[in-house]
Amino acid sequence: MDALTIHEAAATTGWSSRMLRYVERVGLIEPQRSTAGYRLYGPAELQRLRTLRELLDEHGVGLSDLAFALRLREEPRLRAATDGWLEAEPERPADVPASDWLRWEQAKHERLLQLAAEHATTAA
Amino acid sequence: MDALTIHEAAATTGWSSRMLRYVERVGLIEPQRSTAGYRLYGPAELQRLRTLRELLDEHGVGLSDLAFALRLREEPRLRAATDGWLEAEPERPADVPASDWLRWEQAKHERLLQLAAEHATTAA
DNA sequence: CCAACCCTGACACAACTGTGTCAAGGTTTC
DNA sequence: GAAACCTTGACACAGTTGTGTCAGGGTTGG
Repeated sequence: MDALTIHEAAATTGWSSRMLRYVERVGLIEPQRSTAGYRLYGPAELQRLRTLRELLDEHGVGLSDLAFALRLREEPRLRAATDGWLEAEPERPADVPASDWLRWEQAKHERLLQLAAEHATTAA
Repeated sequence: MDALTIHEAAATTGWSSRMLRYVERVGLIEPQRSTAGYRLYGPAELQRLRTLRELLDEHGVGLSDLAFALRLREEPRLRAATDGWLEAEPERPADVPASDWLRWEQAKHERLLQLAAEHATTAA
C-alpha cells in the first residue's frame, strides 16, 4: 500500500513531523492510523498538506484561523451568529429608529439561524 | 446629539475603554471621530458592542477569530482558497485516481473564485 | 483657567500559537 | 535482538492576543 509514515510525509510536503502532529491536534488533517497507532498519510492527505501550506503562505493566515473557519462550517449556530454580526457592517440605515432596528436585527438573526439549521450536516 | 465618549460607551456596554480601542485596532468597530479626534459611539456602535460581547462569550471565540471572519468576507481570493481547502474534508472519493482528483480540485477552486468575485463588494 | 476628560505610545503580563528538541517506552525489520 | 523507526508527554522559547496601567500632551466645560 502507498501510505507514508509521518517522517516520510514530512519530507515530501515540507512540513516537519512535529508540525504534522500539531496540524492534527488543531483538527485540520487527521490521518488514518495503523493497528499499532502509527499515523498513515495517503495521497489525499499529502495533497491537502501541500495546499494547506500554500494557503497559509499566500494569504498570511494561521492554522488557528483555518481551525476557526472549520468551526464555522461545523457549528451552524456559530456561523449564524458570526454572519449576523458581520452583516451589520457597511452603514447603518440611520433613518430607522433604534428600537425598530433592534427588532430587524433579531429577525435577520433568526433567518440566518434557520438557514444554517437547514444546511446543517454534522451539528453537535 | 446622542453620541457617547469612549468611557461612557464602555460603561454602558461592559467593555473597558482600553478594549474599545483594541476592538477598533483589530478592525471590528471603528467609531466616528469628533473634529478633535475624540471617538464618538452612536446607538449602532453600542448595539454592536453588546452583541459582539455576547457572540464571544457564548461561543468561546476570540476577537482575532472575528477579525479573520471579516477578512473572509472582504477578500474573495482568501475566501475561495479557504472554502476550497475545507471543501475536501469529509471523505475522499478514493475511486478517483490522484491525478484526476487534482484536476477536479482545480476546477472546483476556480468555480469558487468565480462565485466569490461575482459576490464581491468591497474587494481590495 | 483648571478639573476632568480625550488621545497616542509604552511597559507589563498571562494565555495561546507555532516550533524545536529531548525522554521513556512500543513496533518493525532484518 | 538491535537499529531505526513510531508514540505520547514535557520543557523551552519567540511571537501574538487580550488586558491593565501609567506618562506626556491636547480639549472641553464650567
